[in-house]
Amino acid sequence: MPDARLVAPNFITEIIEADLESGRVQQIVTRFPPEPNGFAHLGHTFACNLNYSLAADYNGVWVLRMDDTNPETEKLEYVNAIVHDLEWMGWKTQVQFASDDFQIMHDCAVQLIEKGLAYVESVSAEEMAKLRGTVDKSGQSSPFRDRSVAENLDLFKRMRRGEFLNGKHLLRAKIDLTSPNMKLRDPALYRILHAEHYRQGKQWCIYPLYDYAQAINDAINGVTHSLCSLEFIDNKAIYDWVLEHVEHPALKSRPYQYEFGRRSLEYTVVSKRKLRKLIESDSVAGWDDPRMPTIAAQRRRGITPEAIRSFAKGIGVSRTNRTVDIGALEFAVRDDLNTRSPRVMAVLKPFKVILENLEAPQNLKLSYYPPDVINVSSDGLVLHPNGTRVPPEQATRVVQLGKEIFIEQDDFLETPTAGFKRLTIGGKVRLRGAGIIECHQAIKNDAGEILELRCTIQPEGKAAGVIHWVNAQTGIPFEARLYDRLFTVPNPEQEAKLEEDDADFLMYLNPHSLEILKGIIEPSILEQPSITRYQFERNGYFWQDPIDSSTNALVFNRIIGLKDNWTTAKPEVGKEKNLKPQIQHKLELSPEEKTYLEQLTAQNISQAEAIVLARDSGLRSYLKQTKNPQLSSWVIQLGLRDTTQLEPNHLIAVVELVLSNKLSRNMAKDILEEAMTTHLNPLELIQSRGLEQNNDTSSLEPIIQAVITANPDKVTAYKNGRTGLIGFFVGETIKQSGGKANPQIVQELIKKQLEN
RNA sequence: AGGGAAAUAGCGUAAUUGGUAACGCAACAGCCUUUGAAGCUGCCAAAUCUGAGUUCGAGUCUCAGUUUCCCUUCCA
Repeated sequence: MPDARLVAPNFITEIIEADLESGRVQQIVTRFPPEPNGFAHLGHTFACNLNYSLAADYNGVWVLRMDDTNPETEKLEYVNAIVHDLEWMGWKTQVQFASDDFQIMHDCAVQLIEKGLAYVESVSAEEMAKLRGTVDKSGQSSPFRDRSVAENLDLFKRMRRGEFLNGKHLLRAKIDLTSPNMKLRDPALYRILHAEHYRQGKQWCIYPLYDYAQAINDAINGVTHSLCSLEFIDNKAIYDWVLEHVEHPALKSRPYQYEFGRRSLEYTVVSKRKLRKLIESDSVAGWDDPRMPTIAAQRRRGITPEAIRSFAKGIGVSRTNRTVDIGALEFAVRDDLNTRSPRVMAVLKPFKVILENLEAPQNLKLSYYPPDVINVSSDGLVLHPNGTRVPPEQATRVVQLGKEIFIEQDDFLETPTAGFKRLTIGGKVRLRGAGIIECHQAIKNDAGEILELRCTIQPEGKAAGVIHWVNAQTGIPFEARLYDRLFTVPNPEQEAKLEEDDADFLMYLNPHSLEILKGIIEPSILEQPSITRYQFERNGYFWQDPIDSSTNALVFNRIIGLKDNWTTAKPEVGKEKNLKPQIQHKLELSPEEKTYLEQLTAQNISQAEAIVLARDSGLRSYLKQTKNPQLSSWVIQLGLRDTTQLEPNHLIAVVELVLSNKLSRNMAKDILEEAMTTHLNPLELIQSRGLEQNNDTSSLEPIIQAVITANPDKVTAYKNGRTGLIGFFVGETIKQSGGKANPQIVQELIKKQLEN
């Protein structure tokens, strides 16, 4: 494994490592199976990144497979877009197509029919839904469930030949109509659909459904670990069923499905339906509108694949659906851009300033990067707009200062507020890279609006702050598109659900998600590649819109603003945890169980244990045979139901050793568990291994002493009140004693030691 | 007569598998600063969903409960 892993350890890497170690697989194969019926978005990058990175981390193979089993919605256009987007993300591979394996899937279906495991259903869809039952009512079979194999074979052949209309028949797996898992109530395998497939043309008029296709395709692709989101967890049963009952030389692996929690992002929606609605309602300009969560949109906005990958990596993976703070994305984007974006000056809301004492224009040589960026560079070099890495002194451009300049409207206040660090009348401020200016007059029109500021400039001096500027003569006008969050609330979908009637998520659209400004920018940018991502100092990160911008009509997208600790409104007070009163409900026991419960508690057995015993006759009878109710916790924890697992005498004897301080409790548990699997005499095990507990203070003390002297920092921490560390000391001592030390004695000794 | 999954600082993820509750983001403070950015330093915050049990010791094991999410497409 490479030194820097792409995926932090998680529950999936744990499984993979176990499988690799046990030899279940030699090399892992993961896969990402998008359906080509829409554009890839941030949600996809999370899943794809996981699969890709896992394969990379474990030297495995990553497969990209188009899950194109539904000809009605899928298009070549989407295939191309998805592949293009994923390649842009840095995930490149030979693309596989589910539809290329239709023949294999068909043959396997025939096999299932032959085995009597699939049948042709012929009731209507509505009827079938009725027969399926509900979550708490079991399903019923239709009259067609018991058709003969021959008849099923014939019907399926005719389905394939195109003899029937859409929906007339359906191939179903014969599993279990009464299963509490709805997915297992004879799921559909194949449907009739007279539609042209974008890839297979009119070759097929029957198409496999998701559950069936997914399992077979994964096996064909040699997938070992098939990852999907949580909502498919019930489908796993079909997945396994299919793979257990189908045999075909093309099936290269026995894949297993594992589920991870989805990650949604605050202030966005990703469902295809909702994204389409945004476009149809003209809330955004299209799939690649930079406010959209699609990869195409993020790319157009100027966000880099590195930033998206770092974001995907940063949010990790777990078994819970989670909503991620938008700040996490924003951090990843800024963090990425900070070191790669040359700084230039652009004014978004121009405000005229006359430098009265400036005789002639001056050409200033300004650095593209501030010292901090240079300092954090690993190679001491910085990225020049021309794409090469150069020494910092070479990363400069020339900026002209003239008599007439523009500054940012917000950088001047006639009546300054407290803490204002910019230009005021009579105040001084530094013009970035040019000197100190002092304002002595504001020229107003009749309406009292300020037209321009009259200032004087001096090379050095004290100033309230630093502001950016652009020379009026040489500056170039441009259009600035300032993008902001698309919604006003973090969870527009959830909010919409809370509303009555047909209220929908569109009512939470942020009316200011796009602001268009006419700005002015220093001309140096014209000499550099148009794809350069810049930081406009004090304004944020920008780049030219790849579609709408041209040399004659510059359009810059704001990729993301700078973090602003000055103007941002203080965040709303922390959401309070709603602590609801917890009501303990009476648990339901049969009258018989209740009687047992009473008997057991009468024998001084705790409520929690008594419940277990009352409901488990095996445990109960075993405990009875030990003739000692005090052994209840041993019987329960070891799951002793049968004397063949462990002779009651052995249990009694071992516990006796524990009670007489001759064996530690943990050791006893380990030995008993071992005895249960090996059927060896636990007493002999203890004897032969010399596991008697060490209660001898004098032999324990040196070990304790060693542990204490080896960890002086922890000793002081303990003495400073971190008493939780007692566990560390006890654990270490026991470990070093080979597990034989009496923990109680050890703990007492350590406490005594540490408190002196 | 339902089945399944989950719950750890404001957010996200960890915790040597029963032995120090940690990291990143956010927030806050200080330093630094020719970007109110960045950088550096510090700080706050969890009775690990609740209650009980076992244990010298529980985020981790057992039991009971609570809350949230998923499943009744011939979509995926």
